[in-house]
Formats: sequence, structure tokens, C-alpha cells
Amino acid sequence: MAVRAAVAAPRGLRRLFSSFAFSPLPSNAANTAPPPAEPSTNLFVSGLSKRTTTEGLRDAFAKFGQVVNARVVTDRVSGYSKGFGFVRYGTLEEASEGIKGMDGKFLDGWVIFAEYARPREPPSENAAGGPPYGRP
DNA sequence: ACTGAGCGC
Repeated sequence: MAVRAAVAAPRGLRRLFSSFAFSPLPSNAANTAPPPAEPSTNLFVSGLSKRTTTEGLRDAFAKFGQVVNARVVTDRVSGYSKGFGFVRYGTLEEASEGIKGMDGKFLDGWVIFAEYARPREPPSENAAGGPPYGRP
């Protein structure tokens, strides 16, 4: 249950463990991979249930702000949910409230984790709207 | 088959 969710917890729980003031590395450990991303209107939500859909995700986050766009990532071939998704608010304030309101909360029986999403992979000139069919 | 770390077509 909660133990299983704690195992599935990504970097979101690292700030919780920071209460122990553990210092396994010198003070230069903040140069390799910063846990949180830059504040943006895009939210990365992990720990979702397999049964959680885009509507459920939007409805859950709509309580803390107007959700402009929401999407549960599903596998392209199988069509099943991958267990995480993205939520985009209109403003940074709503995004902050969405994180503080939904991070560590329950959704469909699973503890979810909300944080700022990283910028997606840059678009390619080839991928102009579809798969590269007939590319030499 | 969907099993549980993670970043979207």
C-alpha cells in the first residue's frame, strides 16, 4: 500500500528525506541532477493508477486551478496507461497550487506525485506532423 | 498479462 507507493516514489520523496540532513557527498552534490525542475505551467504527475484516465487527472487537478491541458501517457501499442501524466495550468500560480494540493495525495487508491515537468524533447524538422514516411 | 520506475507523438 503506502509502502509500495513509497518504493514507487520518484525524486518527489527526496525532499522528505532531506529532513535527516544526510550528507553522503560534499557540498558539490547540487551540480549533477537537481531534483526539482524549473517552475512552469506544465506539471509532471507520477504514481498514477493504471485505471486513472485523462479525465480523472484533469478533474482532480481542476480543484486547484483551471487545467488548460491534461494527458495521461498511454503506451502507443498496447494502449494501457503508463502510470503517469501531464497537467498544464494557465498560470504558474495555479501550477504551484496544483502541486501543493495534489502532491502526495491519493488518486484512485494510489499516492501520486506532482512536480514541474521538464521541457520535452525538441521537435525535429522531419517530424512535421507525422511519421517520416518515404524518407530517403 | 499491464506486474510500478519515470518525462508526453
